[in-house]
Amino acid sequence: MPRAHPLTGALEPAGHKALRRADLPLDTASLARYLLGKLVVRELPQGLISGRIVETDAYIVGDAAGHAYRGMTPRIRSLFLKRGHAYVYRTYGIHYMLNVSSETPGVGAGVLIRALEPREGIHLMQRHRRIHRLRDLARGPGRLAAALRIDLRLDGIDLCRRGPLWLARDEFEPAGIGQSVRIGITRDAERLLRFYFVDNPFVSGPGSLNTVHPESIHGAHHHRL
DNA sequence: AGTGCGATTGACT
DNA sequence: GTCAATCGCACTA
Repeated sequence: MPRAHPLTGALEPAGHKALRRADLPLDTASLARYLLGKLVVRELPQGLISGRIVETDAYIVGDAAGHAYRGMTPRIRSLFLKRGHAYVYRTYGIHYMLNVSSETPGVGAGVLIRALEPREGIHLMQRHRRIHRLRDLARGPGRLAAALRIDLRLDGIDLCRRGPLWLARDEFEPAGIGQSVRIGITRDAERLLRFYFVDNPFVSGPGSLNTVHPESIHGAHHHRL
């Protein structure tokens, strides 16, 4: 049965359970894979938005593509929090990116959430994005953040606790998980640290990346993760 | 104190 | 396919 939203009284579907931090893998690449199929939940005064994670990028320890590669700076402090916290930053002066911190406290690493399959609050996402097409609402990290109205105010919040932004479990049918190089980076670009649901239309990136190539899987044995 | 640039997107040729 | 938008940060000096 629906229950009332604590702020607005708007009806909100019951049943979402926050992820337990103890269940989150410590290892960044494992966390990236683990987060596939989980829900991102956004609570706004206007209502609740949720979507299923279908694509993630891992930015692991010692990763030259990771923001923490050269140590701690004020902007990236959230990356060093206990796993399961939000690291939100802005890129190109325009777009916000949502990451989940990983590893143990004091270690700067995390997982970029790259795409969602919209579930709830689709009309709100359409309003925020000013487009209608379901497939494009949260396909890509910048679009995702825009659809959920994610900005720097959410940087550092605990995603394992109900609040304005949090992560929830979801009963989902096991789907094929693909692995590929990450999108939009130059350093350490050969590492296979992008994870996605194969044949899921809400995944971003060129189609060529989203097919499981046997040679890529073979290549995984030759590339460090 | 000055500056180059980015974990992207959307518009346009 | 190309390219501008847009700005705070991190790096150099």
